[in-house]
Amino acid sequence: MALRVYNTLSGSKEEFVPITPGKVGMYVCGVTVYDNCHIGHARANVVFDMIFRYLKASGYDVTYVRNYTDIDDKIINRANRDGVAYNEISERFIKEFDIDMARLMLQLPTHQPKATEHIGEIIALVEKLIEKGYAYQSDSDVFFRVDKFATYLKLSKRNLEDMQAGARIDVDERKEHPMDFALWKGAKPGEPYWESPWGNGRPGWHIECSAMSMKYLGETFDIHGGGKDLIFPHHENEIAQTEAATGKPFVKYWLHNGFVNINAEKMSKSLGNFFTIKEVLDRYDAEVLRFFLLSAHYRSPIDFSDQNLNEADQGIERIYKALAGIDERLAAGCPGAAAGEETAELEEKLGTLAARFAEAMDDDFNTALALGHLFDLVRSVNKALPMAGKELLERVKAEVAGIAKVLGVCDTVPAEFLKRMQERKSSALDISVAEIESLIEERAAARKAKDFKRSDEIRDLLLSKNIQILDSAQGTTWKAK
RNA sequence: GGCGGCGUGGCCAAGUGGUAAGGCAAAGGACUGCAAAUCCUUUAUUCCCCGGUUCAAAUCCGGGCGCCGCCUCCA
Repeated sequence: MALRVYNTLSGSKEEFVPITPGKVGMYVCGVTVYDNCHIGHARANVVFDMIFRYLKASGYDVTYVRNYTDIDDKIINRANRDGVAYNEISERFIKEFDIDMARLMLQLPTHQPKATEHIGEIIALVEKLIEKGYAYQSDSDVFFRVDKFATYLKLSKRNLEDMQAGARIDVDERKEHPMDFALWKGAKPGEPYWESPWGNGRPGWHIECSAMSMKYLGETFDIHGGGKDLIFPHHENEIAQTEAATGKPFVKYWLHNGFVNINAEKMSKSLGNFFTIKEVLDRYDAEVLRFFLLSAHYRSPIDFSDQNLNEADQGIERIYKALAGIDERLAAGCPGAAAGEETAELEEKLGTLAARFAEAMDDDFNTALALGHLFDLVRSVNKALPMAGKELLERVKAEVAGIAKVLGVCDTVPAEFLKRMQERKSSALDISVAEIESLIEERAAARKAKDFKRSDEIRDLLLSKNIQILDSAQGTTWKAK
């Protein structure tokens, strides 16, 4: 039972063998901080958070680095538009990013470096590339010489000729080859800049990741991740720069997550069909969103829609209801505990859960299958609950907690989660709690008087307002649907 | 045009050679004054289509159709 991961570089699943036994170095491309993040960013970050958690749970000592790209054309454009300094924009959206990630229950990476705090390392790397003949200055820009790097495009598996045939970009006369890319960009008047041997300027987009990943993880490290859209050009260029400079392999395993789609089309800024994390969290619980994102394999596209989010909501509530049932029974002292067919089934499911979970996760982080196993357990729990004893229920809780910690879902106290969902749904009702409760009292009186016509009228009236009546031996409660 | 991916029940989604997980939804039953929740049962002889390989294919090979992504910044 060993972890296998899909490596974009080889195009196949490979056994995960870290460079240094017991340790993992992982770098994930963060965001360019020029605006609020959308659900696509949420997916990438949740996915790699899950991977980070699972590697740790598997016993690895993980160094996880996720950068902030805090200097870039988009940041400058936004700053000009808003009439503020570039760093006002970057600092603001770093804060917003941190808030969003915290709401999505992400664990903090080991390091979160910023490009602007590594200008020295970037300049040194560019100088080394010039020295080795892999880069050249042209005006106040520095470009990477792609045809000098023999294995260029090995990650995206293309060739230079085809790329140029399909190229839609204007040819820059200052480049030796149309595909050469910028390592350093000279500053135009009014732009932010740092001093360099090539004049005042700023780093190109790709070089920062090479400089920062090497600084924190060494010249060769285990895992580099990001969205599929970064394969070309970003990751391809990172490989070229870094391997040209060091002469060593850059990264052992390249992992890429699939897109979030809207109506089967990629969510993106340019298409304008995106939802920000903040917008979505106004309408859905963060844990529901996380659950939704983990309900498909991380490499598959996932379709964002109200229906799919509502299904995720129903699904996670099913799990929490079972867990809440366990807590209630434990609090009541497990009356009438007895072994039977049902508890035997639960024992059996429980005994294999950890192994089935590990097997799913070891197969390229198959969270969809892992969640399936959790639902499987839930069914057995519900069945056995009326007769289950304390020891068995405590074990269920412990096993589920272990899984919840890795996935970052179902990790809340069940009663609190369900209450939170109720509050969220209740706040959307167009009827006050006082009105609901008075109607319920009236219904109780009608029921007592066997006036079922009236009691049913009240129930249907409430139902029409999305309120479900729940009768039990302890009395009547209600919930928002 | 080049490269890559996908097509599994009403919907979502696992499953890469051994005879279709799981969730949502729906229907019937138990429970209930009636409901809801929960439990039980049912819902793909079949995995886009057509060929082929094999004792055996959703899974491999060939062809076709459809959808998507990358090739420009993008998670």
